[in-house]
Amino acid sequence: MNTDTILHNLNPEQHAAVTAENGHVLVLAGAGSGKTRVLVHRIAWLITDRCESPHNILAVTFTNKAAGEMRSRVEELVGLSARRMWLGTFHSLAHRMLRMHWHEAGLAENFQILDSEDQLRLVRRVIRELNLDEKQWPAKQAQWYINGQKEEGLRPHHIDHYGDPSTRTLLKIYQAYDAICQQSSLVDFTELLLRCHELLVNNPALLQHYQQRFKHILVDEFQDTNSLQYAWLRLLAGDTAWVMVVGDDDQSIYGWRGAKVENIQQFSAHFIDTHVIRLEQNYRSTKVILDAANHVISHNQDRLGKNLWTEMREGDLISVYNAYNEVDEARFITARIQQAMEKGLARSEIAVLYRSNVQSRVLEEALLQVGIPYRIYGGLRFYDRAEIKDALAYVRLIYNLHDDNAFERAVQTPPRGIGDKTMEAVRECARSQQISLWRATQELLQINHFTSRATNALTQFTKLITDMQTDAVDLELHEMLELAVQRSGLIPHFQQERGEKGQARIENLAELIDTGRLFAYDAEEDMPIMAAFLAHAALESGERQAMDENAVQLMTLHSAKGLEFPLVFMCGMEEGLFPHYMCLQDPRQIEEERRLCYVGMTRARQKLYLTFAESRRLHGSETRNRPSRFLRELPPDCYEEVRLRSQNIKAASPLKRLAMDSDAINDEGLMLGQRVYHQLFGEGVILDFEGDGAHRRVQVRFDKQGTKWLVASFAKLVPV
DNA sequence: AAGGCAAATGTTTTT
DNA sequence: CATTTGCCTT
Repeated sequence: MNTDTILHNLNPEQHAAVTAENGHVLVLAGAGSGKTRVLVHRIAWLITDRCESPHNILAVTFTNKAAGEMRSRVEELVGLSARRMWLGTFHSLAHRMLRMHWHEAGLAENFQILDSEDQLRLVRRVIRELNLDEKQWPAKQAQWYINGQKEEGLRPHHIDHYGDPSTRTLLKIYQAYDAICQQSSLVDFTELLLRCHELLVNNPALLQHYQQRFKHILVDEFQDTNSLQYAWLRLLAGDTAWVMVVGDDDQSIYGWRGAKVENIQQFSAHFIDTHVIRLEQNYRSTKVILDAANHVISHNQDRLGKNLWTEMREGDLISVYNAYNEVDEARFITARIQQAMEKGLARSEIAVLYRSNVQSRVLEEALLQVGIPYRIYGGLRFYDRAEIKDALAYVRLIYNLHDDNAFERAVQTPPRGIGDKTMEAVRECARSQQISLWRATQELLQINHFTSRATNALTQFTKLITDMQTDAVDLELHEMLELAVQRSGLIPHFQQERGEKGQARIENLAELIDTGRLFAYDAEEDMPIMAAFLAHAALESGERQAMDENAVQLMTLHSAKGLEFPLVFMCGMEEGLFPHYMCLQDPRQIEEERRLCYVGMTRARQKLYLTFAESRRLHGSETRNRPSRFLRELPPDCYEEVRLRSQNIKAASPLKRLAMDSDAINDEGLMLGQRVYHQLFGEGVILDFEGDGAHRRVQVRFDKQGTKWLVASFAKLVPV
């Protein structure tokens, strides 16, 4: 494909960003301004116009999904030649380097990745081994501390506790944790980056090699990078690479997990000769939605400042619905979804966004009741499910008998008579001799250390594993997974579980085998397929189901980032829920909540609903919240308050009911979805109302004449 | 060692 | 309300 095609259809700013030469580029890209487009076209332009080899390009995204999308879009433009480009998340790229240079990085060749659950488990173990009170030193907090230090590039020996007893203890935990990781070659997520950073710092030759190789570095979602990722980037860029970063400070919503928006501000200072390019034209939302979002975000002090504009039409006003309670809220949303679907909107074009996952339940129930298919994003991902991790523990143990984490997990599930006391003895033996749990078990069995019951159980377990190991030789990946699932006894174990849960788990195990069958193994990545698969399971906890499924999309505001929908509902717009009560004290956190609100609003292309409930059942007790401050921050001419004028009158309170009864009279008994007759246009269905009193208008889809807006007082509609 | 019951405890999420 | 954790019993 030629350059013209690549530059075709770009606006002047996008064009400037795509074709910028001699220096770095900081693209401040507002919501819906085409930032992914800029990145994709930039890469395509580098390859076709500048004749850069994909081999010399490094592109970083935040999720594997984004990486996948970007790769396929680039390939669409330039063809398969982009295969050799390094494109992935910070973590997957660091992982790749560590696999290639494991020796220089001080790791074992078969080093294992700890996901956050594994990490937490290990931290907990460390705390116990240090004889600390788990109540006083919660493992979660210690884990948070360790990751925080690593993100600042700090190893235990870099840290001075200045006699502070709390820091001293946390440091001790960090130290012990690191020692175990080093000894067993375990690498947690943050460690992937830190280790890789250290690898490059300590190996100038290697660093030089990569600096020479990556002449172009591109980073998406730059506002979400943390200090360590930024340091890694600067290191790799050296003095010669051209770096392009794309981000939006107004969409920084991950400050709470270490992301530093400051990286955007600092960028121009660190990378001299930076072109700053602002993408401010929004191609997504109507003017009303964009104006409202702009106005809300303008309440933030701490901004780089930009103003999004659009050439789109004004569009519908934002509708604000005051619900009586969360059930009423859900029913309103459901009714409006039905209405939109009648207008011909596909279910997948509709999203319901909320602040926290607990809110999804009521919505689900309401949707279920009227039979609208829906899909919930988030929650537990595939490879994070307990049954999957259980099965994988067997695979890992077969693959490497000295994988202690796998040993601990496999020995526990299904229960086989090996309990805490036995395991404690094994752990103690392993610790004192610095050997793996597997070897410790062998030794203790040999010296007849256990009671006959424990001896029996352990012998059986070791035999099970070695037998599986023997049978696993020369098996395909999926056959190996099948072996693990079949022989581990997990299926009968889950069958005992009451309810449908057990069945679901067994189905997931079957799916795991399929996953192995479909696993796309790129032999180029020069690691054994099993290592690649296990890394895949740890690093990509499983793409959630296919997007094209025709269902209403339910998700948190956080997971909505980067997506867009013609119709968006944001529910639970209440003080304490959104902004969340944990954030109310801190103005900085309030600003992050406001950015989250901005992100949510800018997801909507055509129509946005904001709803709040006067009273809400949360954690089992009734709460009454004030409407969210973000509602008050809406410009008055951008929204209207709406009421539900349809079937659910029975559910509302007596007060509400009165209000609705009077509405019904004004409407002359007309309701949404009702069939009516018009003298000229014939029969049709009511789709919508707009305005009040004499200006009240009704939208009707006539069977023969199409959809029309009519002034209610003139139309003389007769219910059929 | 394992299952059952009471108590505690509730953001946002990727890797 | 619902899930997870920890203690206690068998």
